[in-house]
Amino acid sequence: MRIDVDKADRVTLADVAEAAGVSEITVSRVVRGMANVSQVTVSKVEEAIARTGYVRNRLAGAMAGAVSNQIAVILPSLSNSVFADVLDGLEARLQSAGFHSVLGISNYDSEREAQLIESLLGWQPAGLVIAPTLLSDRSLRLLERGRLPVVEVMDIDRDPADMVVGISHHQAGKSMAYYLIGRGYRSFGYVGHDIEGDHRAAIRRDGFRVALQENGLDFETEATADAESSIPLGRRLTGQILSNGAPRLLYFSNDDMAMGGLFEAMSRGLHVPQDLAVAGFNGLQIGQSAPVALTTIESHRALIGQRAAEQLLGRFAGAEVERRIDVGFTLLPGASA
Amino acid sequence: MRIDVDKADRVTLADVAEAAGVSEITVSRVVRGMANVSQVTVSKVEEAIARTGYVRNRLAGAMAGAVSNQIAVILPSLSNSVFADVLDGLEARLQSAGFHSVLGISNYDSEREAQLIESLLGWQPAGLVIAPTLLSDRSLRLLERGRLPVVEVMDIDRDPADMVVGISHHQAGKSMAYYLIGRGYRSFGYVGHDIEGDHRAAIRRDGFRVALQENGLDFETEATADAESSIPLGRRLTGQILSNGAPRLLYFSNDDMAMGGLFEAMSRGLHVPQDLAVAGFNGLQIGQSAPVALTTIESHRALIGQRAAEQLLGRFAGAEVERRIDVGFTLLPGASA
DNA sequence: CAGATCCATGACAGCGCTGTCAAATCAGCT
DNA sequence: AGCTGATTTGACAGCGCTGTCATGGATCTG
Repeated sequence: MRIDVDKADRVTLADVAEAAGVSEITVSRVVRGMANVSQVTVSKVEEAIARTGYVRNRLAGAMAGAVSNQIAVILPSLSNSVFADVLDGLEARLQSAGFHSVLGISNYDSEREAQLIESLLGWQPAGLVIAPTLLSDRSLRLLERGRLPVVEVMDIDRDPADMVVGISHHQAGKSMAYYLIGRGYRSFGYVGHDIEGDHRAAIRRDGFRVALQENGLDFETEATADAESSIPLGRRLTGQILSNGAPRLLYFSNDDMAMGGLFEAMSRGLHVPQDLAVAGFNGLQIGQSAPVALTTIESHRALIGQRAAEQLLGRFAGAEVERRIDVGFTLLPGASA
Repeated sequence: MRIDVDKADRVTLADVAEAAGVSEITVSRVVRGMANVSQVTVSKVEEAIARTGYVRNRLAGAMAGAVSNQIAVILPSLSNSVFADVLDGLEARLQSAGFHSVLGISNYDSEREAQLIESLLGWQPAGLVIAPTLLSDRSLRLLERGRLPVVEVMDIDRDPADMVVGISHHQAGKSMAYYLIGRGYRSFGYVGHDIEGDHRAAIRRDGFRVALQENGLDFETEATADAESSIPLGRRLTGQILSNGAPRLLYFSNDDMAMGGLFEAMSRGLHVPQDLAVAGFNGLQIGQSAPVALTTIESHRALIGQRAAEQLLGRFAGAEVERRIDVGFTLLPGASA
């Protein structure tokens, strides 16, 4: 039954070839836009393609030896807009070069991540982009065996298996602390989300603390919760801290959390930054458009995606590319701290 | 050269079969978890797989007749968190059933959309999910010829080619208007983003207006811009309107725009909703956590993705599924209107 | 214990395409 | 005309896997 349907309906190269009165391989060349076909033949074939309604079968193409135009992409989450931004930048660049991404979401689970790598590798993609959660040994082995270009994205604080594009979250944490100390702040608290899953947030916090300690300071309070970052969580934890004599400034694990802090302060009639100063990380649009613009660090997420794509494209073109790309971050001095 | 590398490195079913002392097809059965293999053989094969480091080649598998586990997904944009949410819900459900999505971003461009459909169809996916921009005739023809389950998502105001999951944006617009009229508002303005690209926003506005007209009312002012929706754009347009005697309530094309309105009002020291009332659409977290919670409509985006996935899975299982699924929306009465 | 039934395993062909190499055609020149 | 080199076209094999059908052995039945 199934076979019948397929046979009857699926238009193959052979069908087009017959319709155009040429050989299969010639049709294949036309379809792939190769140069060594005469104009006359090209138009004959194109006409036949239109007439038969042929749709190229990349499965067979990729199998027969031509490389795939699929790129495997593994991200920890999509509900966090940060990764959506990376994906956006990546897609834009890949798509214009004729590639597609095949997506996997690891949910910050390193076991799941390994499964995804294996499963996606099974499609013989041309490359892999991953925002690693933890990269188990099994994952690393898969990547090495894969013999395909791999770009790790987000943080460059570790050594990559192949290539890496991102920023140093340690430096980002430190920079923010230096800036705030320079502004005269001496009393700090930290508000964070699930540090287990989001190791990059942990690195920022540690960097921030290192800078504080260089100046004989430390966090006076810390409020964290074992949950994904969100505005409500930011509000809740801030409320918690405010109930028992808050520090002068709160450093948040990211902008979502910081917006929660900002909102909580507003709701309580506190003035930001006079009564409570607030700093975040990511440079989300929302923070920059708030009535009190958020002091934060722009992490250039779309650019990271774009650069990751370019690394891959460079490799495909046979170019020698850098192993480590630091896209840098930008401190955005807002009115909140 | 390339061939050599491949030959040397790529582990195939045949290699595993030899290592395990069984036939290829038996290994294939083990890999696919089929029941009709003895326990003894299974362990022998599994051991051989581990030893050789075999990674399944789905390309060849899909080609040989087994169905693909790839689902093509086409969305207009990812920078708009709405579609990221849909994708998130979709992925979650698909992934747990062993499917992957292959992504395409149309940028609200109907020509690009058609190209993407063709290109993605070339991978012989098991199904297609699309948040249509406009679906040109060419696109529709491709979908029909595809003979694969297709789910259109987001709005159910049109007739689907195959299946559709979403809500009625016309009803959403109307419902909000009824609610606000019921609350006593009689003076309305509209603030919107690019209506050309985002036809769903246009449908909501029209629905809203229909309800107004039923009550002998209409928008007193409209401010729109030919740009993607964003918080800054919402602020800017709101500012524009406020400069020349604003209406009592502003209906925004979505929550991003509405947040911009909220922020602009706050910045100007206006009280919401006393001085200016604000209503949006989507039910984004940000709006619900704001100091003045946004009156809006929750559009259950993740649920739409999830249901779309379930439609596909149902079809694959051979079940008879509904052609049209209305996931419904929820009016969230906030403090902003 | 013969015959029927079931289970585990294997042989074989072929999915639709492209890389490789060879053949045919054409143009340009002496 | 006869030759060379470039251009255009084609034949063929094979990518790695799975559907189909066949086989051999174990188990069951009366």
